[in-house]
Amino acid sequence: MAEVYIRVAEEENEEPMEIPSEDDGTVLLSTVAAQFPGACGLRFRSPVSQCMRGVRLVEGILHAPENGWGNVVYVVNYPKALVLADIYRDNKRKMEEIDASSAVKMKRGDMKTSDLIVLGLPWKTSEQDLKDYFSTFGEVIMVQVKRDAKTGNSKGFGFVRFTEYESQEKVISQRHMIDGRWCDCKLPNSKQGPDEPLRSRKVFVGRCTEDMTTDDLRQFFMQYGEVTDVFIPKPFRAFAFVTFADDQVAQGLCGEDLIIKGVSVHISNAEPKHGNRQFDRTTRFGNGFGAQAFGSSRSGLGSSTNSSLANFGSFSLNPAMMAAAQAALQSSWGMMGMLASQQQTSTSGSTSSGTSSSRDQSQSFGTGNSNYGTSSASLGWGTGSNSTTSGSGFSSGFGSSMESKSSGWGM
DNA sequence: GTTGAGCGTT
Repeated sequence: MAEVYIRVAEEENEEPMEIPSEDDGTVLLSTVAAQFPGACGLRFRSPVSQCMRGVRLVEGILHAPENGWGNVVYVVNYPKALVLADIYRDNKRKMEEIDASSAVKMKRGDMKTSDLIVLGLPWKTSEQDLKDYFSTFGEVIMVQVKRDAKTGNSKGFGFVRFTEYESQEKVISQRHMIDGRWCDCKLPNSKQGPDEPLRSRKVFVGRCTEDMTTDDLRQFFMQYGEVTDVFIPKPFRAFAFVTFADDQVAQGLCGEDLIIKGVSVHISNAEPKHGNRQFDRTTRFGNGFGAQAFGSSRSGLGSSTNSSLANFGSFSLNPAMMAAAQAALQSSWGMMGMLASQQQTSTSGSTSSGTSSSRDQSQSFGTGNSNYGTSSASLGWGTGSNSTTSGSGFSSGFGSSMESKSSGWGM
């Protein structure tokens, strides 16, 4: 099949972006997510029924509708938690106006940019290369490649800083193919203040099998919320770490047994890394609410989504609703129910793909993507219709902080 | 086989 593109937009009436399909005519969720970070599926308006329809998603692979992809514009689905975060962010100002002196402090990480560390650079990558690459995300005000003082050889990492916070967020939220290697951009340790009793955005994934790649995990967990990092120790040790953009997503999964590639893995809290033990974890519960967990309202984070932005663009909250939103936000998942009533559902899923995380010192062509078998008849994992984590309610919900996208805590 | 790399000479 020749090069085929499908048209995808964040909202129905927005200008679509063309996204490439695979040779077999499918489209990878990861390809969509590369352009729309956090995406967990696609939907489209059926020309026949005029209803929105979900695109079938199995193991991270989006399958064309019966008559092919056609010319329709596909709309991106986002996990509910992300939508919530967006509402939260978009209305922050309004909320502050309405409730300037509320005890409920909207402590968001500050919106100032900071240097980002770029890990995994090819030895040959120069400052100019970095600047050229990152300029596609926004105005770059600084780049550095760290080198050995004597030899002048690159140490394989560097720094970049953007003018716009939005650029920074986008860059942190995805991986980067730079000169043939996958690189990660993160807030450097030096910027991750020990302040903020943040709930962890990272979970420990136990009972992993050796055939689970970082991409498998990324694509599987993507259905619950934006995944910002996946780490699999090498050599194989039967566990992994998955970090989400939103701590509530991470906390909501703790205690769950999820099926990945037919294997039951166990999700639990990630312990602070040695040397990163900023402060005792127990302090997190010393806030009066205890770890009790508010109602495990389960609005099935699992199966996912809605048209988020589309719906909310014209959906301005009045003061009463804002108050309700604040209350709901405070109790973690409480608001999910509210949102659920406004949204349509679609499919969700999980999946696989090549590329492995770590950096083998031989810097040959570590190019990531090898193809992966779209063949497997996968009724197995992830979902489709069997609402994923089915039986599992989300417990979680610690009372205090409304913080949601944490600034640091570098576990 | 259930707790992880790499982090900034000036």
